Amino acid sequence: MFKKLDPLLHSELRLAVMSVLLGLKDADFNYIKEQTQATAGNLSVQLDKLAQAGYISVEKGFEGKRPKTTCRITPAGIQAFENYVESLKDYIKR
Amino acid sequence: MFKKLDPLLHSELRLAVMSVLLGLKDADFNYIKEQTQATAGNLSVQLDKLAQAGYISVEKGFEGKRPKTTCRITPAGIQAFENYVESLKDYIKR
DNA sequence: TAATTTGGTTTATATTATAAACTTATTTAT
DNA sequence: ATAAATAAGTTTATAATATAAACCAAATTA
Repeated sequence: MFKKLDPLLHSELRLAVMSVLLGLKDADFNYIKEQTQATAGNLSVQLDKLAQAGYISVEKGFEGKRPKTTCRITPAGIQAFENYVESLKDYIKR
Repeated sequence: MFKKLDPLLHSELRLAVMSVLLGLKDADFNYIKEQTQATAGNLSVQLDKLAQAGYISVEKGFEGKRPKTTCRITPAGIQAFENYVESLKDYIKR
């Protein structure tokens, strides 16, 4: 009846991050931070979890002399997101 | 951008409970337990939280000599559910 | 009358989310 | 030149949540 919801995506901030990344080729740490209104600490932790799961890739580089972290959703991430949305329908269909 | 998701509803089991109750006039503890595949302990706790929030009403009575707990979604619960679904759209629109 | 089942509740534990504190390097001001 | 402020994160400590295991009381069955 109710499909299990992927616990990695069933989190307000991680879902928002995925939502931001879905629309874009990539996005840097601070852009995601602004869009999601997250604190840096929380965002850092949640990005790690998404990266561990292989749902996003995280590239740490530099822009000029400043560090710059760029994130990108992976094919596995897109698939997981789609599965999550599909599962959610069991719960919210009227 | 991303509306805050009601933390009471952003829970797999509580959302499933609300989903079950939305379709029905009322439902007893064990019916909800079957539908959601929850353990009794977990269900008991989550029903309490939904009742505390005023999203459901819980009536403890008897059927013959056996205790029987009947739950019903309240108007506030219906409204909260609808708001939750509306907020979710920010996150899952493609 | 002893064991089992029903219908739950309470409590303990594991997991998660979050913010606060911290680190390292870079600018800016003095 | 150096002190203060800012940027870009990370680590750690705490609070909140979810969950299952243990428990309880009454009823039923063996």
